[in-house]
Amino acid sequence: MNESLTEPKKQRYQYDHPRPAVTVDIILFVFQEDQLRVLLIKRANDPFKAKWALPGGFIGENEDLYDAALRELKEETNVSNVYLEQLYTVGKPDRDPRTRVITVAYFALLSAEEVAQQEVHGASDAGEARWWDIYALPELAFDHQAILDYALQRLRWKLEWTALGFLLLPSEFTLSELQRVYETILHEPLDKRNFRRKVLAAGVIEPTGNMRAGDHRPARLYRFTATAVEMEQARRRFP
Amino acid sequence: MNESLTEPKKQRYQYDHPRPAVTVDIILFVFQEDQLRVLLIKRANDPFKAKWALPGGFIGENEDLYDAALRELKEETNVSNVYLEQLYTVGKPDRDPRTRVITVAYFALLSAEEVAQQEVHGASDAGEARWWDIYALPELAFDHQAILDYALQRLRWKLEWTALGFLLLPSEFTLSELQRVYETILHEPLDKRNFRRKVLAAGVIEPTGNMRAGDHRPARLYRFTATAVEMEQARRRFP
DNA sequence: AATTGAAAGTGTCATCGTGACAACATCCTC
DNA sequence: GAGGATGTTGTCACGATGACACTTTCAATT
Repeated sequence: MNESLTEPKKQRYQYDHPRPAVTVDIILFVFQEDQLRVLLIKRANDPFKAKWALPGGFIGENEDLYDAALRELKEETNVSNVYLEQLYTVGKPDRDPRTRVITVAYFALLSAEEVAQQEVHGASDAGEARWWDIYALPELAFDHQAILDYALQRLRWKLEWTALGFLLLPSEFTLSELQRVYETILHEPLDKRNFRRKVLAAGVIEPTGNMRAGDHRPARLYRFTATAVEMEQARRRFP
Repeated sequence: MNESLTEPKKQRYQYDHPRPAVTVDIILFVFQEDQLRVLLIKRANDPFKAKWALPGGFIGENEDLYDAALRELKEETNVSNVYLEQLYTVGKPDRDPRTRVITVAYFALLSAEEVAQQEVHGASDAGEARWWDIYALPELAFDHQAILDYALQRLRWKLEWTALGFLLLPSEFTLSELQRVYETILHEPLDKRNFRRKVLAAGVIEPTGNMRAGDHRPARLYRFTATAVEMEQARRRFP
C-alpha cells in the first residue's frame, strides 16, 4: 500500500492529549444441547492471529456504549435481540500490544429460540464465529479469559439472586429443562423437589396449560410471568 | 494566548479513527458527624462552572484505571488510602458538551480515622473540595447525580451482603456506632438486639477488650477481624 | 449521698426459608 | 403388560430472622 497515495483521502484526528482507543467486547451466553456456551470469533489478524476472542470492536464517534455492543455483535456474528448488561471495564496499559485500549465488557444472554432462528456466522473483520462449551474453551486472545471468568461468575451470581435463567430458554419450557440450565451454569446438581419448590414459590413462572410430549411421561410447560420479565428489564440498565 | 507561538511546543496526537476522551470519576463516601457524606469539588471552569461535581480526570497514557482513580483523588482533593472498587462506565455521546467522554466511575470508602488525619482541600484544577451530606446534595454537574445514585445503591447493597461497614469507621468502634453507620446508609432504623446478634454471628468483629468512656455507661470497643478485612480485599478487584 | 438522664447491654418466641430425603404416576416401547 | 425413563409430589428438622421490653452502668445534678 502506498502511503502517499492514500494519505489525502484519510481523515486524521488530532488531540492535545493522548487518548486511548475504546472498545466494547461482548460475552454472549446461550444454552444449547445441554451445554452453556459462549460465542467466540477467530481472529483474522495479528495480534493473536488465529486465536479465539470475544466479539467486539471500537465504539462509534457518536454512539452509546450499549448501542455499540449491540452493533458489534450484529456486525461480527449476525446475532441480535439479546439481553445485554454492562459487566466491567478493563484498561491495563499493556493489555493490547498495539496501542492503549480500554474495553467495556458487556454480558449478554440469548434465548434458545433466538439461537435456533438466527444464523450465527463470522462477518466483517471477524474470520469465523462459533459457540464454545464454557467448560471446554480454547486458549483466548488478550485478557479475554479473565473477562469470561468474571462474566461466568456474574451469571452464576445473578442466577441465584434474580430469576435470570429464563432468558436462556425458549418461551415455553419444562421445569426439568429449567433445572438443567441451573445445574449447568452453577456446575452442581440440584435437588429436584427443592428446586421446584423454590422456583414456584418465587412466583416468576406459571403453567401455560400445554404439555410437552416425548418418549416418556409428558411434562407440564411453563412460561415466565410478565412481571418477572419486566422486573429484569427494569433492573437491567444503569442507573 | 498566541496559538502560533505555543504551537511548536505542544505535542499533538494523531489517530486514524476518532477516539473518545477517557476519564475516571470517584464517589468517595465517609461517615462523619452521624452523616454519610460524599466528596465533591466545585468546578472552576466551564462547562458547569461553579457547579459541584465528582472528583476525577483524564487517565494517563500509560496508567491503569485503578491507579488513575487513586491519582486523581490525591491530586484534586489530597485524599489517599481509600478502599476503591470499580462501579460503572458511562458513555452517552452528549454527556459532556465539549467532546466525547467515557467515564469509568469508581466507588471509594474512607475510614473515619483517615478523614480526621487527612486535610481535604481542592487542588490543581479543582477549585474547592468539601464533604456533602448524601441527603442534602447541591445540584451536580454532568450526569453525576445519576452516578451518585447508583453508587449509593451499590453501597447499600454491599452493606447488606458483605461486611463493608467497617471501612467507614475507625479501627476501634462500639456496636452503637456501627449500627448508626448502617442506619444512616440504609436510611432506616434497625432493631438494636437483632443488629447485634446478626453482626456478632457473622464473626467479622471481635472485642478489643477496651471500653469507650463517655457521659454514660461505657461501651465495649470492637475491631474487625483480620479475616473480614482480607475477605473484602480479596473480593475487591476484578477479576 | 441520692436521684435522674442517657446510652449500653441482654433473651424469647413465632415464623419462614431451606436442605435432606423416597415413593408413586404416567407415558412410551417392546 | 412389563420395563424403562422421566415427571410429580410432601415431610421434617434446623437455622436465620423479625418483633418485642427491661435491667445495668456511668456521669451529672441536686
